[in-house]
Amino acid sequence: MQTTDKYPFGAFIREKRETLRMKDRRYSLRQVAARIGVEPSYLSKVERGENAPLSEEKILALALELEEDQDVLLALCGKIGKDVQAVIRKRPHLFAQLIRDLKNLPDHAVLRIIREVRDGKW
Amino acid sequence: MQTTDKYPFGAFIREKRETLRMKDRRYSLRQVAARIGVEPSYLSKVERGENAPLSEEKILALALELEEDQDVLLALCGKIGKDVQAVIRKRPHLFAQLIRDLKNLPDHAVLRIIREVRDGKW
DNA sequence: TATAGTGTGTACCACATGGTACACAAACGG
DNA sequence: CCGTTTGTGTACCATGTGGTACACACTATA
Repeated sequence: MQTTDKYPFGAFIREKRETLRMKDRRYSLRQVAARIGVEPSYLSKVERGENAPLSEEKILALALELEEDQDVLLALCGKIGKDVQAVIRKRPHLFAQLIRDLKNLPDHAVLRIIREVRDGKW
Repeated sequence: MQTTDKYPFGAFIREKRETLRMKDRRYSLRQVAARIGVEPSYLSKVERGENAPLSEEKILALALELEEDQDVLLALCGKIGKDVQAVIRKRPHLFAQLIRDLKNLPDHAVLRIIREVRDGKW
């Protein structure tokens, strides 16, 4: 499962990269590939959606390059950050239950929980 | 990453299986293997922690067999249920933030959130 | 008009995942 | 005592993951 087929990961990052490139020619495929540490031909396959999976490490680096949200890019690749996974695996039943219960809750309600947790209300 | 090395998955299920077997001889390794749909030799390797990964499907079946919590057994194998993953991937930033914020919250506080969500307080 | 940089095609690779198939010796049950 | 059942050892396999290496043709640029 490489892409969440709602929006192909490859097309998404290609578009973003080319947008950035209009202002700054350092955003060529080759140069970005070099900065995130893969071969240009491989990033090319990634951007064309040719079932070329990127490791979490490279995806995070790419998110920094393209100024995109790391969790969103990971999700577009069908992945979830290892740090988040670790949190869940430490208390699997608790978190699995919570997440299933939050499945259909609207964004604003989840955001309210986040705010209250941060405010130390718990 | 096959086991969360805090408690080896293999040893855990072997112990549970042998406990069940004292009351009911249908819990031999071979018969359990047959019921969850793997070869006995493979389940043997699993139980001895020989880096023999089980698919999510088999882990869930095994949890039913052994009357163990599915999320816990998955976690012991370093995995997270696909249903839970799907929930996160649909709103990656939102849920990643929430989970990171809940990382150090004690169980009872998380349970309180779960209860309030279920009560429709949100 | 050289030359540097660009995206892509092709070939190849190592390791992980998730198993099957079968033989074998020991133990167990009737 | 004999057949069945048991756990395990060994060999093998397909597919997925996450890439590298290099040649090629086009394009921009100086």
